[in-house]
Amino acid sequence: MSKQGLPTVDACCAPLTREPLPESEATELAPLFKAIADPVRLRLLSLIACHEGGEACVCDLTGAFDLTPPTISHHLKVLRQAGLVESERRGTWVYYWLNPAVLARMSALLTPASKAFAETA
Amino acid sequence: MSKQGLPTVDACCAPLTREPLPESEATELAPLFKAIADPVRLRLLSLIACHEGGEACVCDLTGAFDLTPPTISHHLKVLRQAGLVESERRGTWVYYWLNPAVLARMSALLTPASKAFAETA
DNA sequence: CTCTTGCCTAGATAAGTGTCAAATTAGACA
DNA sequence: TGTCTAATTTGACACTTATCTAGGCAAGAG
Repeated sequence: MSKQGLPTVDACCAPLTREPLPESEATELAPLFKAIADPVRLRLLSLIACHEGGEACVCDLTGAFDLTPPTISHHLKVLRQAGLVESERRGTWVYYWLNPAVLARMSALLTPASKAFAETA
Repeated sequence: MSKQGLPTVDACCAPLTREPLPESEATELAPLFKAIADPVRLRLLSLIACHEGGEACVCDLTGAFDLTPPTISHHLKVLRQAGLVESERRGTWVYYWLNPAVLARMSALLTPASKAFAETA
């Protein structure tokens, strides 16, 4: 269940500010940011990452929100389909963990050019 | 026109993977990612950043898309309201430039913890 | 087998989003 | 003043999304 067409992470990591982003790459990257463009999903990612062993089962996550289990399940599915997390069933529980390479790619894309960054920081 | 309640960039930069993201911070950060969660807006950001002098007028941008000027204007407004870009009118033209501090904050948030990152990279 | 628990899927609904055409504002210039 | 160009605002539309309730499947306990 943890495998369902993860996006390829081949085109890699030239910051936005270095050269104009090609349309194809923008089309590929936008869904990644859309996946984390929600407070619940941002917190889910963080909760999973910070949980013991770098993974968490759904029952570890639902308690942190005022939302029904199906809604949490929905958000986890969005994260999984974007390739940001992977999951596996172990007995009764389903565990989720981060795919750090995808996060790294997103982070690198947003790295401001050193020149522009120096102007304000 | 370039000033309309830019979000405060006070809470800063602890990566998602370091400690559980507080709800308040998630609520503040999600709109930033939502603003760039669109292929057109990603390319707009990149085009602005890479343009001569780090700024571009709207007429420099519209040609890169198969979209009408009002649509480009709409996307620029979304970026401006999120605080990712600022703008100023100079005579006939309106110029846009990046706010690199906001981009830096977003990038830092997504920086994978070194341990988790080493496992895959 | 039956019951319970953990998680997911399906369907419905209200709210949000991307796009365009039409109308509007702002500045430059004759 | 009048007209042209640049950019935005408004209003409408189709499409997407976040959430819930109801129901279903899988695994373990009895």
